[in-house]
Amino acid sequence: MTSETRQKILEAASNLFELQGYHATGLNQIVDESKTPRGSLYYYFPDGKEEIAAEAVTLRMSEAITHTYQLINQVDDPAEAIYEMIFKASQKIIEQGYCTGAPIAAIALETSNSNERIRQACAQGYEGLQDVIRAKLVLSGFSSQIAATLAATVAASMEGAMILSRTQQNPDILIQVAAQMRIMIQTASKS
Amino acid sequence: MTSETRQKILEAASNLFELQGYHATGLNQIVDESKTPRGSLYYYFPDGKEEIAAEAVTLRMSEAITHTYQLINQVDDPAEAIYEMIFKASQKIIEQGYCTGAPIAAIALETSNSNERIRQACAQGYEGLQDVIRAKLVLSGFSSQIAATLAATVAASMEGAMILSRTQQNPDILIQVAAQMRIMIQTASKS
DNA sequence: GTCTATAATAAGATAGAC
DNA sequence: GTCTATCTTATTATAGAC
Repeated sequence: MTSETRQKILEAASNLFELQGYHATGLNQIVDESKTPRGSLYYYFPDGKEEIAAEAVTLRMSEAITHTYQLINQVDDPAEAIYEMIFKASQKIIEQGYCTGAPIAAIALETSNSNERIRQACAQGYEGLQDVIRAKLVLSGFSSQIAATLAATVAASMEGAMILSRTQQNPDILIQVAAQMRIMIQTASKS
Repeated sequence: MTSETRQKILEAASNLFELQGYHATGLNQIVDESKTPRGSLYYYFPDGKEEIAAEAVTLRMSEAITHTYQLINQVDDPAEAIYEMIFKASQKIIEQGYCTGAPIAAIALETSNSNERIRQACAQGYEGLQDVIRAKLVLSGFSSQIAATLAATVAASMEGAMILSRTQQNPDILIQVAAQMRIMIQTASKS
């Protein structure tokens, strides 16, 4: 039942939402970009744009969570693993010419006061991402409470740094944050 | 030259941009909310919405910079000063019912690929905010380079935490980041 | 599953009067 | 400085054919 058309729509939509945000992205543009039949959009997504956005957010964040999980567990030392994760994000943003980064931040901010369904999809995505980081830290011997605080700081600083780097068209902040997160985790007490 | 009508438009616009973002905010809504004459909008802002947004961003960030400067220099110890700054932001977001926070983040993300003028206004605002934090750290004895890295991390983590707290309608991340930034600065080497 | 046509609405922007 | 009216062009969404 995993329709290919449906999947194409979600992928095109999530890319456009990352580049432009929610309200700037029209359904026509999603149809054009996805190269899917015009008549299929409301067939697969009866609730229209709202449903597409909620599903696109969920899809994008589940991909990000899987990717983060694999990346962060390639390296044993948590400080090094998190450093490399953020540093790689800085390299990706450079490659892409500073037009991407923080895939759901725009949509989260644009809809947090106007659309509960989309807001909740964003909130769940953010929570899942934090959980992966926290689990890595717990596995590395940090107490549950300290791991939670460190994970929150890593997730928040990475999200903020992506926005700042993208806006300033400069990877420096992301690179500085990567280095600082490494130091922070290295010097953190484990209990 | 400081027209009151002009000022009212900018204030209403910057509030709406914070709540809804750029593309969801219409010129009619700005006129209504600001309680200014309909015919004045294009008189004061010949370039229309783009000009309003660029000026609103500049206004909002210069206020934020002034506010941050005063707040951060009330307390001598930099770790404590930054802790209180972020903690106060968490209290404000609670008071406001999680509908505000990160005043220009949405507009920055929505326009970073489509409007150079607005993007630059956002970039300058973010830079000014970092400068205030960096200056405080330099004054506290940190080397220029370490102060820059710490300031970048504080600015990024605060921005990210505001977005996450707002999206999750929960102040925890902001409070955890406040606590962690305090530890980070306390334990940072000064050179 | 997919099509076209269109409804219904709202957007940003401009012209010309006063 | 401010007004109204209007142009142009989007938008989301639906109806009905195939």
